[in-house]
Amino acid sequence: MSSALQHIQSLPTWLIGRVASRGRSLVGDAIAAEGLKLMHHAVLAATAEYGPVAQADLGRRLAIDPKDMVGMLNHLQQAGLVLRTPDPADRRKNAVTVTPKGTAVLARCGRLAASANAELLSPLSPDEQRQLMALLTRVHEAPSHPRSSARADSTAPSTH
Amino acid sequence: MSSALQHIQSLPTWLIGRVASRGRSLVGDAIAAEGLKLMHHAVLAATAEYGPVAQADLGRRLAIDPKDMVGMLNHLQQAGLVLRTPDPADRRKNAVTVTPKGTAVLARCGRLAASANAELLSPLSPDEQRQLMALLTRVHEAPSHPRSSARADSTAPSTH
DNA sequence: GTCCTATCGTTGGGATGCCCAATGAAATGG
DNA sequence: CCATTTCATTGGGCATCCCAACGATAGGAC
Repeated sequence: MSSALQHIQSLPTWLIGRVASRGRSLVGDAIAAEGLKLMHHAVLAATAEYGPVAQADLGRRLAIDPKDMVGMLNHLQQAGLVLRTPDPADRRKNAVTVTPKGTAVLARCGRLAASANAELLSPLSPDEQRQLMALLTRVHEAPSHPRSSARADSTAPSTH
Repeated sequence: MSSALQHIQSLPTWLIGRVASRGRSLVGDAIAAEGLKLMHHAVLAATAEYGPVAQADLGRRLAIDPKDMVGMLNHLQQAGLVLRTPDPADRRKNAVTVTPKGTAVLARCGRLAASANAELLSPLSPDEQRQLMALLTRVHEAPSHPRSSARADSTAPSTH
């Protein structure tokens, strides 16, 4: 086993980073036809999904810095895709909603993004694509891993 | 099946991007104890692996911009971890090599990075980790599948 | 009611990663 | 000899991410 992972490019983080970079490139190029950047599309999609939502909520869900969220929403609002309405229940918040135009753009972008994602995973069979997504989901949804790397690894065999 | 991938956060590119981000964070924090950033470590490791190598070669292998490579090698050289020697066979090139100090730092960083990578994949069993790496490798190593196998690319060995 | 603390949107600065372009020096091929 | 290319370097621009503040507002403690 000592030889297989000698290369820095074979380590998990590096490999995942390369695949992620290619995915960003594919999706970004695809939705560029609609005039949106990657993160703008993500914000637009999340806004459409989570109804009227505060900027801070959007930022937490998408792991976007509040500073950058301001600029993105400015851009999206100027393009007429989203609306910022003061929240009567909490006047600190902006209730962000999607305009009809935003919904239309999002529909087209969604198809383009789906196609780009399909191209990214095209080397795999549909079954393998599901396997990959399932494994990544489990890696992603294991947040805490409380105490560090010392012991938690394989001492509890039967769990799965 | 149509509803499962409604969320932007469930799309492959987004999921891979989040996992990649967490991996970068884990590895970066780990090797920060040795005073190296992620990319610095990658450059150092690639230099150690590929013997004396030109900067442009390093950049191509690691997908690093030549502009940034200059700064990284400046930093690594100033820290005494690598050496830039003019290549007698091609005086445009700098033959980058690792110093003994660089080798020592790389050994420690390699262990730290391996531990961080193990923590990233810790939600998966060893077998599942291998499956994930195999799937990602196939996605990564499938270059241009876009236009169906046009043979036009192989017609250009005329460069030399 | 008055404090204290926390959150919200916003603005600022700084570090980094990635893209496009240009330079002078040097190698390569005709 | 000449045209093309590569190399290291420098420059600018844009986007992502981190840290820090600010005024305004909300919520709880008292």
